[in-house]
Amino acid sequence: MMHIGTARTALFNWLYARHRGGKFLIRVEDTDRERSTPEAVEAIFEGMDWLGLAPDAEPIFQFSRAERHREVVMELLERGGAYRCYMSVEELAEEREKARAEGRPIRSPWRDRAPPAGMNQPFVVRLRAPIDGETVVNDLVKGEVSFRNRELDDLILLRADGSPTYNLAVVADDHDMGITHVIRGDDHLSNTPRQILIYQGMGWPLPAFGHLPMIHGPDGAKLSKRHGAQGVREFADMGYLPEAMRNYLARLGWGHGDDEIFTDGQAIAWFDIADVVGAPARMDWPKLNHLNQHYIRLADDKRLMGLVFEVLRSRDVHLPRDFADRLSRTIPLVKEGAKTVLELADLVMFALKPRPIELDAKARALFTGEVVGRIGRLAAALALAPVWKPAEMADTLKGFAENEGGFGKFGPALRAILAAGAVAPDLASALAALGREESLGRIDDALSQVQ
RNA sequence: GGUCCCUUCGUCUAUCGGUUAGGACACCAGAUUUUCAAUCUGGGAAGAGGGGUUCGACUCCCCUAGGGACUGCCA
Repeated sequence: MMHIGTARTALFNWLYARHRGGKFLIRVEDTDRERSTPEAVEAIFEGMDWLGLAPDAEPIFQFSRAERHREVVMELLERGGAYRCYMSVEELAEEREKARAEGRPIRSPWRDRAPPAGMNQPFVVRLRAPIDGETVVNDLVKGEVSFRNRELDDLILLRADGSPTYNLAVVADDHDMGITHVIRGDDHLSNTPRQILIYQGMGWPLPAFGHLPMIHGPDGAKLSKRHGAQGVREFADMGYLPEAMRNYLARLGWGHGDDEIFTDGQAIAWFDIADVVGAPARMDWPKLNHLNQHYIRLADDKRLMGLVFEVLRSRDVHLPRDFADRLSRTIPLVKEGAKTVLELADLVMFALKPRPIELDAKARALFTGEVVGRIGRLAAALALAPVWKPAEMADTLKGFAENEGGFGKFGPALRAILAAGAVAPDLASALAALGREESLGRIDDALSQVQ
């Protein structure tokens, strides 16, 4: 799964790279073999692809560079910037407990001790972090953040099994890949000084760092399943458009004056890390809906047809043979009111109902003798209508309503007929969407049931 | 416990020492009306608390409170 916070981080990186004319690179940090399954990796690519964030080079898999990472550790060892620590797991646990009680970081006794006599003892390699002074992170978002080195522990670079850890791998990869800007989640801010120490130990130049705040649920707590969604895939399934998602996510933690709705081009032109807000943001579904509605209106009808078709298929809706025609006539007439593609699918249902339509008891109750007469006269009037388009239908209905004493005299009944148990748009649009034959046919169906 | 980050309407944000603190979403009211929407008009709504600095603080500094991250041989 690709978390929504990850998606925004990716978006900001993408926007910034485009803004600066730089490159947007993807690296899969898969050093944890347990967690990074092929499915998990695929989900990330899928999410990026759906969001429309294409990298400028082939993705790099961190695990494949393990040999290089070990090489870096060896060099650091030679330079004296790291040391072998022979603490057992039990000893470590004990030290951790003690350190926490004393409110200090973990210390290894092997930092200043010669290796043990027996050469076969397992060990990890730890960074030899300085004790004095402080390490300053000049963060693009948070500003200058300084840490006293004595508060930093000697983090593990190489595990006992010889595999590199995340913090080491990240630094080595960022350096080798020529990364100039590290823009990542807030949760890495306290790792940064330790990573800087690795850069310094290797004599490597520092990239610029920028730490983005997290995205919380509407209640301010960490975003989780109970908030509706946390993965990009789920947003797609809920009927959100990727361009709406980009616009929404861009506004979460970043702003450009009063601009709310903007194109990718504008976002790229305006985006600057310096303008990113330092505080965490909450997920706001109504606002996402609003943006999505806007982008659905803008969306190409053919594309919406495809999306709606997928939804209908997943719902096992029975589709008439000419469903494509029906969809293409209906979608443009109802898409104004849809906040998601799922809603759009709901709004289109009335046009797919099979004939003969059936009126339920509530609908039948609308057909008093008078109403039956009016619907009959309306059918005759409609049969003469030359053009079945919303504006013309509206005129016809309006003229009819004037003669018959208002819409209230036949509107509800006509609605029941055209909607056939689903939700339908305004009557003129419904008639236009259904077309002459279907509309008149449904009226016949109805009249034969109430007479 | 320790270190670090964060705090403007309900929400996302604008403001970069001097504004009637602006916009958007949401909400409320009205208009429209053939259901539900959509649309249009109008409205209410904010600087966490306390100290400083300053002629003047939302804005700079300190403290407190609240929220969060890290504190893994996870990433």
